Amino acid sequence: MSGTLIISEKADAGRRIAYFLSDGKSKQKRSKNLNYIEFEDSKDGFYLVPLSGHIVEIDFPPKLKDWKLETLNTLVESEVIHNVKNKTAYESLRSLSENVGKIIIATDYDREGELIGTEALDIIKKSGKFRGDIKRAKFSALTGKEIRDAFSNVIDVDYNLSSSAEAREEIDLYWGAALTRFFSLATNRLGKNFLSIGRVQTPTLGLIVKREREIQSFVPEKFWEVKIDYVKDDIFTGLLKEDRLNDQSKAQKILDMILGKDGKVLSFRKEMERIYKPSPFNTTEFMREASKIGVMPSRAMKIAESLYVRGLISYPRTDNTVYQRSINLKSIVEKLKKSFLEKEASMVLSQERILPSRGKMETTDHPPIYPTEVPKQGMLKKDEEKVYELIARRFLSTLYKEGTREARHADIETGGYTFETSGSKVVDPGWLEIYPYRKIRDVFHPDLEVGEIVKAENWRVEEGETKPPNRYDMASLIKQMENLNLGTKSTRHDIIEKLQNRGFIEGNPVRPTPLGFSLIDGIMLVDSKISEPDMTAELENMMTKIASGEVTEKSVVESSKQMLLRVLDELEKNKDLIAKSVRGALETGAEVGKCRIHGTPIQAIKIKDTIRFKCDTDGCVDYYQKIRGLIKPTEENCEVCGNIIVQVIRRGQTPEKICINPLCEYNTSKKDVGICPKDGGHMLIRQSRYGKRFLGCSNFPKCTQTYALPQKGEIKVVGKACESCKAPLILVGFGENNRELCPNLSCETNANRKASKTTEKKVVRKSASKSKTSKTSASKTKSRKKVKSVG
DNA sequence: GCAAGGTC
Repeated sequence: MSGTLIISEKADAGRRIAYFLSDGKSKQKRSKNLNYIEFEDSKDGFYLVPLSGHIVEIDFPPKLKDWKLETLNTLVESEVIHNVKNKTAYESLRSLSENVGKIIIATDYDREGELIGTEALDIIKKSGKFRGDIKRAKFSALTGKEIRDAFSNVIDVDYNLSSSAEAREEIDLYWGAALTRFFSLATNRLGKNFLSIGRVQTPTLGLIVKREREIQSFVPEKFWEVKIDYVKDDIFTGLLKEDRLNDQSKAQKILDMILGKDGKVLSFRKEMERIYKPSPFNTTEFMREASKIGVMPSRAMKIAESLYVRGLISYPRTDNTVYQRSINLKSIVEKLKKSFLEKEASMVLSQERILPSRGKMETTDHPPIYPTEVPKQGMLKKDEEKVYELIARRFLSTLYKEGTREARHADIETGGYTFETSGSKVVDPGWLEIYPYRKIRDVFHPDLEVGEIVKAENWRVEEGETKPPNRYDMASLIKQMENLNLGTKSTRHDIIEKLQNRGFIEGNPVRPTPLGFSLIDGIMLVDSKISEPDMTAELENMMTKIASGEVTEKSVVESSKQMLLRVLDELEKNKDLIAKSVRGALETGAEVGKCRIHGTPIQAIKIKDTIRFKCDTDGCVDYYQKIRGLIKPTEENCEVCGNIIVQVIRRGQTPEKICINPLCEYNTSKKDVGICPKDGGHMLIRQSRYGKRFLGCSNFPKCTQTYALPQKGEIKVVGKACESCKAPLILVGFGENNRELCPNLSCETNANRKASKTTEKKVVRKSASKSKTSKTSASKTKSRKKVKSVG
């Protein structure tokens, strides 16, 4: 049998492939159940079936449709089934594959594309009527040259690559479905109120919750700045060249010294700076810029998709920020010349050479987003117009010239102190003229000469305050998700929309709702990676290994299921507690201190093994911590986050001080004593079920490395591993009186310990003076605070 | 009524 069947990922790509391979002589065939394109070359007939992404969807067998706690383990242990969701593609593949001797997979050249291709092959193989060659075409752009090259140099299908995508698919479903069902059932939130958990959505919610907690527990610090207005032609302002002052009286003293005195120029420099033009749009950058002009990511993507299917812009889902050489940029500018951007397009064309900017990311799947056609008058709605204009202006500005500005800086001495001044002026706006979404303000600064005396006025001290971190807005949240590799260019906006629709987050900038807060708190009550971005990072690692053939898909999915079963077991044990925590059960507790913002009492409410710390003012502090022990107030505030410090008293153990904020570094830095020698995780101080403290690996249940700890004395971090067995060393004792030891009881250093007690003491003294690890975390937090001047 | 990933 001759004849070839080509399979494309989407209609648009299919049309272009058929067009180029047939020199424009292809025919679209469509009937009730079939959809394909037919064409011929000199010797063969071709059929092309365009897909629409995945043809099948995985699901659980129908008998597991009901949500029940008792069947969760069965759910995890069962095999998934595949449901066809694109019936037309299914029928077209089965019927056309009967008549051909060769199949060429021409889906997008990436992991999901490979899986989509093998889904099609599975369908064909199951029909049992195809016995021929199967090949893969690899192209990086939908241009004539790329496509023809790809089809004359076909390669083999990469089954390892598609297996890696399949593992992702299954792991996401097992974890997502099992945990979603568990949390919904445990809290009795069913029907449309269900609580969803997922590898991407939950860590994203976690980011938002964490940020909100940082804001809640932020303690502003005052600082003072000394400023002078200098006058030459106009006013320009000098700032005291010294670290910002934390001491008002010192600022006042400096002010006394300079008051009424003019300035003398110590140095002056003037330089031209380039204003770099922006890089071509990828999906993330496009959504960020759109949200700055008031079109939120989901809406921006919907509009972009609609512009794309109408042929006005290129494919909107792309990571690429470099125009391929094959794109005829100039011809597009010429099209734009006949649009409302006539002036801007002419500016671009008037250049001797058009040199496009390049972004950091260069991928082969799709081009960056750019306009491909000019819309007819009245064709677009208002928002669509706005988005199209953004894309078109961005495109033109990447082809125009860079801007330049002149920057001036001076050091000016007044009353024995040096003040810094600076200003800048745009000399040539360049691309800024085409791209009005970016504005650069001029700041006046005159020309000066060294030794020149400048008149001064308005000597003053301005008070400022450190600011908490900003909430995420749509733009920065999408960017952060991209940084952490959470989701893909095509899914990030959907995930955010899900979190909104399910009532976990609200507003822009985004805040967690009480439900969002308590869901994350509930999840954190049990050790699992599900609320952390690490889960994705680990999955990515495993996928890479599957793709390279190092491990099998089956083994990865199997071990992930085993881990999930252990997590479910742990969840089951804590079911009531989680239910209460998530539902925000109201119980009365004991006051442990006063809120430093509202002055209202903060209560410690005991719910089984968990303590809820809640401020009486609603919407303020509300933390959950798993603590087995008694809570005593201390009247101290946390040196890191300013919240209340309480004492935990456990039977047989030295009391421990903790910050009521579970995420505070005050707690986490003390708990983390070093690196696990087994798998590189963190060895954390934990409490066993029987009330004993011990060291356990943060990767539990995957890693079961533990060490026993002495129950008496404070435990401090040494920051070094044992030379003999690599376990992290710890410092145990009371105050200054402590000793360094290896927690590994079977380590050879412990065998000698009793014998050489005297030498050991000497070692201890030295390391004790070095052990300031817990302090550094506090100062780190401070330096992270943003400084913003007032006025 | 579950996830995340394709695409429309």
